[in-house]
Amino acid sequence: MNIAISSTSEKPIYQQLFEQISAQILKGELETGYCLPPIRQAAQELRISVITVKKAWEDLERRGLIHTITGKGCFVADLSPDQRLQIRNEMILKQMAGDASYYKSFGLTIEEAIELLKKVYPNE
Amino acid sequence: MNIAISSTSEKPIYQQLFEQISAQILKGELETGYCLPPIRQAAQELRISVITVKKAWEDLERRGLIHTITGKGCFVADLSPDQRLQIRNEMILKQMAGDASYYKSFGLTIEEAIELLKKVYPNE
Amino acid sequence: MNIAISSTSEKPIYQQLFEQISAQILKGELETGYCLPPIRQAAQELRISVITVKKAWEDLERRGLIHTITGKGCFVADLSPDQRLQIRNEMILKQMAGDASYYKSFGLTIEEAIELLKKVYPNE
Amino acid sequence: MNIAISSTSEKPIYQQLFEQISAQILKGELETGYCLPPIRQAAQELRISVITVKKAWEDLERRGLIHTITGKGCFVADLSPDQRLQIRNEMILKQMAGDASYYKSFGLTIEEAIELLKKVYPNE
DNA sequence: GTGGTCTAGACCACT
DNA sequence: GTGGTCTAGACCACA
Repeated sequence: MNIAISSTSEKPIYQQLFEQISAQILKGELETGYCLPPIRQAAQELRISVITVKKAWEDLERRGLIHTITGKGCFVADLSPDQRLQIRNEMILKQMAGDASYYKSFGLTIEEAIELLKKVYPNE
Repeated sequence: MNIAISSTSEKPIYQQLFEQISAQILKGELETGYCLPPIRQAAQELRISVITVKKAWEDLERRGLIHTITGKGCFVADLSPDQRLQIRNEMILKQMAGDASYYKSFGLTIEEAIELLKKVYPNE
Repeated sequence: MNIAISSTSEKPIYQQLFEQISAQILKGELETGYCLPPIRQAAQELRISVITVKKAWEDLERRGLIHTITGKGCFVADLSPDQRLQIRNEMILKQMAGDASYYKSFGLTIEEAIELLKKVYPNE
Repeated sequence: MNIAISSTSEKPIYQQLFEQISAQILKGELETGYCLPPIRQAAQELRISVITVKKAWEDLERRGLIHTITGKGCFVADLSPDQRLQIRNEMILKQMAGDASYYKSFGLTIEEAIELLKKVYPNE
């Protein structure tokens, strides 16, 4: 687990968790069958509440990225690279559609939006 | 006033108001000196609480987009096209920085991000 | 009448009027017996409401700086230079006491306060 | 919390709160990371409305003096003594500029103003 | 338990 | 009739 939680961020902690783990799974960094740490351990390591971890894990399961086996733990789901790519694009596009319409509402052309996006895009 | 409030949106109502009116001012649709509707009237038209409208108006004033004269009303601030453009870009960049880091966390390169953005960008 | 009204100031207009005319009387710029313009005329010249002017005139009379003769107009009161100085100091000290306790509450020593006051004091 | 609210003061309650807590933070009386009382508790202790407290807290956060973590509480921000001094001077100077121009409008020279300020400045 | 949002409604200052 | 302040009280998201 390589997670960075920011308590000052405006994003809820459970969502930060969800997004970071989703990203790691969809990028293939966490392999199929990999066992996530038990929620109590994760909570302790990240110094957050068990409830918060649980909520993130539930969201991951709902999205089909992990599956829980009661009494055993939570495992990364068996997804082909194609499936991973598809889910990733679904998640990104859903977010991006909202972002784009926001930019548009301020009168930005697609060219202006690209221009600004290049400015702020994080480097490798 | 040409405002669309969505009560199902995840965004708070006052923020929707703020964003839509900001956009209209920064696009020049609302001219310098234009008098916004009184908060009570706006509240009635939009069927929301006076306080919610007031909160949006306060944010607009704090951002320098309008100025309030007690007993008279709220007026669109005197901004040059350059100033409007600058404020617009500040607001957009702040939002876009968060968006971009989200895309990046899923492994998107800037090129991929631009590609997808073109796909979802609302037409003229 | 040499008055500058700012509608963007946070100070109420009637108070701006009161302060500026008080200052002119107490500095001796408006001499004893000088006849203030009728409220309707003043309101028209300054482009403010008659009620607002009336309120300022009332405050001036209450403070003993002018006296109204019904049907004739408002006249600068008969004050000796000493009296003017005394009233000025009363007004200034009352204001300054509040200001000073504010500075003090932020931990400023008198020396620091003087230092900063020199920085911001308007030039001749 | 060591706060004194005056309901007879001309200053709004939320502003009194803001000023007193700002002062305490900037003087270093409230240390970095100190957890302010929950708004509901503060409201009860001070016998004012929750909303009034919240408004003061929001202003503090906007000024960078505290940061709010939803579900946890509001904490004094991490500021170096230098930063505290700078913010203090910014706040004081902003206030003092208005005060000074008031004194000036009554014909006080900077020397006279300093003289009077010494007279009224609260003792240690 | 925390803060975040929204509501209805009152009273006051200013114009 | 304008905005400014304050009130009591509700419901929700988050931890």
